[in-house]
Amino acid sequence: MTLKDLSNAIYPNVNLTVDEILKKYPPRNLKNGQVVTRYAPSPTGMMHIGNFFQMFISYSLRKTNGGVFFLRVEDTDEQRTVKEAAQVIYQVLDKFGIKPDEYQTLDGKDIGNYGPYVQTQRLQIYQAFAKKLVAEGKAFPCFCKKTEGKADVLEQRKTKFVENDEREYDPCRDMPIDEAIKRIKAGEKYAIRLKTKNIGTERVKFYDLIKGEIEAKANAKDFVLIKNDGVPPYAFAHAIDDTLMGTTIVVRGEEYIGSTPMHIELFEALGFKPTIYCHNPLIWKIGENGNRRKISKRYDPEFNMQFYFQQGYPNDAVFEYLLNLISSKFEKWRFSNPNAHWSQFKFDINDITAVSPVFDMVKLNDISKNVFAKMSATEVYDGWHNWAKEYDLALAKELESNKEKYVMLCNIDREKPKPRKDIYCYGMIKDYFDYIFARPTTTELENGDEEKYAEFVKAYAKDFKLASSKEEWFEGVKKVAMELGYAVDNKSYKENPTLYKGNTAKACEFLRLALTGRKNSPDLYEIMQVLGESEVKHRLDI
RNA sequence: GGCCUCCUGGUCAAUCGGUUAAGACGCCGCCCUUUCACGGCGGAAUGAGGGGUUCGACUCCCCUGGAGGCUACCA
Repeated sequence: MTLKDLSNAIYPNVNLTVDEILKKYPPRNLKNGQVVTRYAPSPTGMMHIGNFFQMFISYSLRKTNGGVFFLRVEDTDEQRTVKEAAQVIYQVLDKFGIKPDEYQTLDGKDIGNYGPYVQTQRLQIYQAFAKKLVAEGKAFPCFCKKTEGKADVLEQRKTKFVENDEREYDPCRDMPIDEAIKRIKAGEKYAIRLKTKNIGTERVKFYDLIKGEIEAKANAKDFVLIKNDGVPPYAFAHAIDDTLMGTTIVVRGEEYIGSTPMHIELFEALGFKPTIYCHNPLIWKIGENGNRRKISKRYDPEFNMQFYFQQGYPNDAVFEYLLNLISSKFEKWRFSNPNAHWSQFKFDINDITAVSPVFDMVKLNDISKNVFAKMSATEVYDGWHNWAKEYDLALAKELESNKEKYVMLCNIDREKPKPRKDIYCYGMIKDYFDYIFARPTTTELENGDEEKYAEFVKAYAKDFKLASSKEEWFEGVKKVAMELGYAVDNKSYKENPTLYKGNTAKACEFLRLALTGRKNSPDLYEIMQVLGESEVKHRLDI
């Protein structure tokens, strides 16, 4: 019995040979400097900010000079894979306008020549490579019981290295070929493990685009290539897929740095050229106790990308914020190109920060305010309306039936050289302008001002007419104020405040309180225009 | 236990051996504005600690500390 016999006994239904496979995946035709990147999510039912961050790095790298960005679904973990979860990923990408060059459609059609782009549809390929490795004596079948959960591993670790034994050889690696074949034929389940060629003293070097050169202990473990259900874990699928699919830069989370030596030995065993890695940092949060912690599903709504849709953040704001985290050069670029679209920013791999950033909502909001400030009134209206159609149907209807009014509302302090910066997501607009939708029931009137307030509102209501210009409106406020004994001239008011009931600012405050219930609102004249004469009269109790 | 990564203001961060250690957000103050804002100007606030190397260290080296990751038939 030979290794060839053993190899034949394994996965007898796999007829594809490695040579045939390699023919099907010819090297890509790339021009100088073009890169192939990919986004390879596990369909767990959600796309979170960390995934998205990584996807965006990958996507941006491709963008610089052509090349290919593809999507590969890594559904090899039965436990974690959620049915229909790929939909969520597609949906998020679609909403953000990210289009992979190659992917598999939801109804199973592969777009691109290097598919299938879903890993569970590639099992024959993985198994064919496994057979080859077994034939070459670089891998072997393992009949051991599966290690269950992490508890076992932790237990092992206590004793594992006491003798300074750096190797972790699997007992099955030296099983006689005859016995292995017999057990396979008998129907025993088996995994395939790599037969590491290392003894634990070797070192490896690899280059990471973000961290630079990294040197580490080489792998000396007979790790699993194919699980006993015939499905490969991450490492084997990664080595094969990213080679066959011609990925030139593998962007993945920095949690993979530690297992890269394993991947390197695997590439070598398979006879593949090693790839270039780009291990991106993770995103953090400041916890309630002031400590850093990983951003989490449970405590941080902004973890899930759906959050940004639900709140109604413009896509551009999210992208600009992420760009801000990815590259420190972006902000500088934004400053010198205030009106350019973010996609014109030249993304350089060398600028990617190596440090895990802390997510800062306040900064996101600031960036988003700037995005809104550049929009026209109709753009804001349309975005708001589209958002409402999905998340607030009643509001959507209201916006439709009074379009002119709401475009006017969206235009307050907008479409001018220095627009107001207040709105940062569509979801906040309704609350922000709640007094537009209904007469306020409470006011922020200060204690002690009640009489003056009532007096002013009454006087203002007396000859009220909706002004047709801001100047006219302001003159109107001043006139009423003056007649009641308010200061017309701010200087004299400041010199002798006790001589007056207040200044024009105070008068405006009263008017604002009457109409909006607040001491703080956008331009009152414009708000009155939006409310319209009859509604203003109503609020002045005319 | 072993291996690896990271460490400049509250946050994002520039510097790639020589600077009064940029800039942005946030915070505070002032100015502009006789509405709310926008805006303008200014301020407080940073090299984890300790050793080296060097004329000179945030930058290079070592140690300590802190944070995180990997060490699964998870990714």
